[in-house]
Amino acid sequence: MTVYDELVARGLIAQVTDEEEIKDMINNGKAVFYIGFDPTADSLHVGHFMALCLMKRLQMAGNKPVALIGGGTAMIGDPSGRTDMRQMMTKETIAHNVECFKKQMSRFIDFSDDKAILVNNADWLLDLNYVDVLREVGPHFSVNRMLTAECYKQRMERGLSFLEFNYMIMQSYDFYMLYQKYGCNMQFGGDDQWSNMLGGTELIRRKLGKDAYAMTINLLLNSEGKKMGKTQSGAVWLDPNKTSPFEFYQYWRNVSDADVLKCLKMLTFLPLEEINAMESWEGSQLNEAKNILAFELTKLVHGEEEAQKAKEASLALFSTGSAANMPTEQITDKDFREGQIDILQLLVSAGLTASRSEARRAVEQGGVTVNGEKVTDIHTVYGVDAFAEEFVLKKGKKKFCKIEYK
RNA sequence: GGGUGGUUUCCCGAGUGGCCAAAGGGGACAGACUGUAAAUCUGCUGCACAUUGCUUCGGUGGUUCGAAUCCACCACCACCCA
Repeated sequence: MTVYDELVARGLIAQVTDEEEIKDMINNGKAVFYIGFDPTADSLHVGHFMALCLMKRLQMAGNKPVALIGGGTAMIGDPSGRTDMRQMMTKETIAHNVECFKKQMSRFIDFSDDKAILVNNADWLLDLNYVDVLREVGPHFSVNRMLTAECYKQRMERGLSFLEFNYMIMQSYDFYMLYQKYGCNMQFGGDDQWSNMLGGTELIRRKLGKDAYAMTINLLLNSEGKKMGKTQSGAVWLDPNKTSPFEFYQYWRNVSDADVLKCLKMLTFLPLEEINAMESWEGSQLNEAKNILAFELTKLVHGEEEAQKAKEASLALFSTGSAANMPTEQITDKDFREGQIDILQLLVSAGLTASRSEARRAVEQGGVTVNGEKVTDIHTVYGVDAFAEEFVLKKGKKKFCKIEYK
């Protein structure tokens, strides 16, 4: 199976500018392609991960990836798919995020021996002269056309600042630059980037009279049409300090039935035959597919050892009960008052609840367990000696941790 | 620059002087049922030394015994006119 066919079979491809041409190029390793990542946070998330996987797949097929970090475009803020205006980020924040991105990316993509290139568009965007740029690329953009672009539509009702309106031009300029500097002839990205990407191919055609191509991959949506990789407390991060391997594992272990196969296809490198064989699985059998999904992804992102630990911790919680790889929280003398700590403070100190009020509700509603025994009295207190032995605190069905006293 | 409308708790949104920690919905959380799924039902959803106290309704100041509600100024947003 060719790379292109595999991408199609995995449900990754959303839109392409010229299917035949793109197919030929990527199947035969002739593409120099770029994917842009705006450093809007200090860690990559699942959406970026998909793009990185795509890079890897194409790199394995002999194509050359250019990873573009948008240190310059992040100064503008992409309005695509947003209903509200982005908060402007300070230059310091952006610089910090760029560094974080670089570190994380090099774990996924091999940049050695010129097998891939890492660039930052701040290097060329920041020194541009306003009037020069206007004269150079301005004539090639029709405001009328831009306004009808899908990515601005939502914003036409709620307001779009001139700053953000320029984002498409900056991204187009990137493509134009990369084409000239590295012979980069393709741009890939999430489907929400389609109009921005077309801006680039158009600019290259008009300025250089050359063809460049664009291809988007489907956004990872769940069966309800919402973006996956988000939790109530924000994105699912790839940085283990922001989303622990255990939480990461649990996120995927908990996807709904309807989404498991799609996730396996789009996010893992498991052979398609293997995934297709799971199509016939039903009911609780799907839990096995979820285990596989969670393990594979955790392995890809955090390494095999961490994946194994996360898996064991999950087993411990939901089946066996061994506390070996359980998440651990430490409490110190500061948490104690007169040698004692009450159940509410314990929940807060362990980070299982945000406040004593929340902890109180959890206890009152019967959601708190210590070493398997339900705690019913909010006034329950523990002395220091209680922590000499194993102490497992659990709130609800899925949140738990081992408490250690230091 | 001028005019009009708006800014409420995680989100949407009610509230136009005391009965307001603030209706209703969504989401989140907890319980039941289950398969760590979905659907459904119940509870719950500012904080705390918890039948009470404290802090919230864009910001600051004022009127009043009492302000989310009235007044002044400021900030931001939307629409219309220029």
